[in-house]
Amino acid sequence: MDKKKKIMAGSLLFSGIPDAQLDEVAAIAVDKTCRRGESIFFEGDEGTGFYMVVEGQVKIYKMSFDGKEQILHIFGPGEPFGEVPVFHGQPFPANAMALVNSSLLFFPRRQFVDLVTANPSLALNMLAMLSFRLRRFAAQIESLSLKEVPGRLAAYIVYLAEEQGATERVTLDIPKGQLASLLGTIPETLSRIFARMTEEGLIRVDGRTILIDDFERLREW
Amino acid sequence: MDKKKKIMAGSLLFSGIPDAQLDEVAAIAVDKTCRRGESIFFEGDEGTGFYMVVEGQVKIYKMSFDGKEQILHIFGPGEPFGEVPVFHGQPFPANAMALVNSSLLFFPRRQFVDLVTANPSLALNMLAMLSFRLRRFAAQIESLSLKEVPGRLAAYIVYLAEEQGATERVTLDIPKGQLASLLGTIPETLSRIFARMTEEGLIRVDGRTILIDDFERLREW
DNA sequence: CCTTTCCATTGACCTAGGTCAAAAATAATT
DNA sequence: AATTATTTTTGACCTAGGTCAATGGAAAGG
Repeated sequence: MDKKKKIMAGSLLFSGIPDAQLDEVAAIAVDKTCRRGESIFFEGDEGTGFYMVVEGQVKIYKMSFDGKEQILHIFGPGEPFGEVPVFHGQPFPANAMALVNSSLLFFPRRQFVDLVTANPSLALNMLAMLSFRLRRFAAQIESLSLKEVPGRLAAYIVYLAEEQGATERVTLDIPKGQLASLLGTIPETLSRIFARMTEEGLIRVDGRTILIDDFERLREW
Repeated sequence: MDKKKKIMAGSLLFSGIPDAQLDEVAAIAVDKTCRRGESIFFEGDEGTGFYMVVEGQVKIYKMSFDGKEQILHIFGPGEPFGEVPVFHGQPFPANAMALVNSSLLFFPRRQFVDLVTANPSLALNMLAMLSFRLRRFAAQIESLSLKEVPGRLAAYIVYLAEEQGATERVTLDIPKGQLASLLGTIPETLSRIFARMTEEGLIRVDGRTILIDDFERLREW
């Protein structure tokens, strides 16, 4: 697959960009692959550019001094990540690691900023991208601070259901341990809550498949 | 004070913008004042534009169904807020309220987007602004999820100390109840932690003044 | 197929911090 | 100053959920 194809495939960042400029974007993009568990960058690293997931899955996460992890985002195909240092000129604020073998594109900072400067629709797309992130972060903070773990899990299942267009059955796209970290808890607690929700007739869990028995009650949580 | 002066005063968003364009920005800005406790917008409202604090203090916050509040940001002079819907075209993700009598500028969406489109440095400044926000949100999520309340308070005091350029004595810029909400806790807990930190010889608290007795230990938390 | 490793679940226990209630202190208003 | 309203502090209590430890399953590598 050539870079231009990778760039266009399902990426909101480059949607509506004139074809000529897509060529310029493709010209500065650098292919990169990484295997499951491989680190892409660390918090504090200098940000020389940002990435986009072409195929695979990448987590952005923070670690506490005593080793607990909090996942900030999980990005899939078409989603860019690591843009913050590009525009703010500071080191990466978090770590990035591939959850599965992944294929990425890397965009060098300097050259990308030049493209953004010359191309208003690219700038607006990037502004929309960052705005969307801010919205998601706000929801995550609300979730962590104002909801208890069952509420956060319920919200996540509802989110998955909407994303997968099904109110009957959803599939977890990440291991349960990672889900715990995304929800700001630990695997033991998550496991207990899955069990409790099952007892209460809300869901049934089989591996990574969740059968939703009472979507409404889940949504109202 | 004329609008152009208000726009320039200490605002990172408009720094380095050619004078001619500042006039254009000033031309679309609308003056607005609001008194202490007044709501500026609510979560779910359509975003017809964004604001900048000229004077005063504004909080951006979320409410839980049972009335608990989580503050996301507190913005002071020179800081813009409410930009997310401008670029993402969705309703406001949170509520905004003036903490004290405040003077604001309002920038209508459509017209501001036109300016951004025509002016690359304005676009880059806005990108830097949003990037900075993302960084702060990441820190807040880390704080909520990976630190306990004393650690969050310590981090906040250190942050204030840096902002105020003093390691001996800082002044809280908000009431303690609001600080509790910013740190994701409640006034009772915050009060107890202030008391404990005082017992342990870290700080002394007198109203909104905090004397720092052991800056290093506070920082290492 | 077997072994090793990783992941998920379950139980016993404990603590950070939230809830409820009341007093004390500070600020705002008449 | 006196009154009212708002913040802050303190005490008694309780629970969500984290820690530690052990076991059961599933997946990966030989």
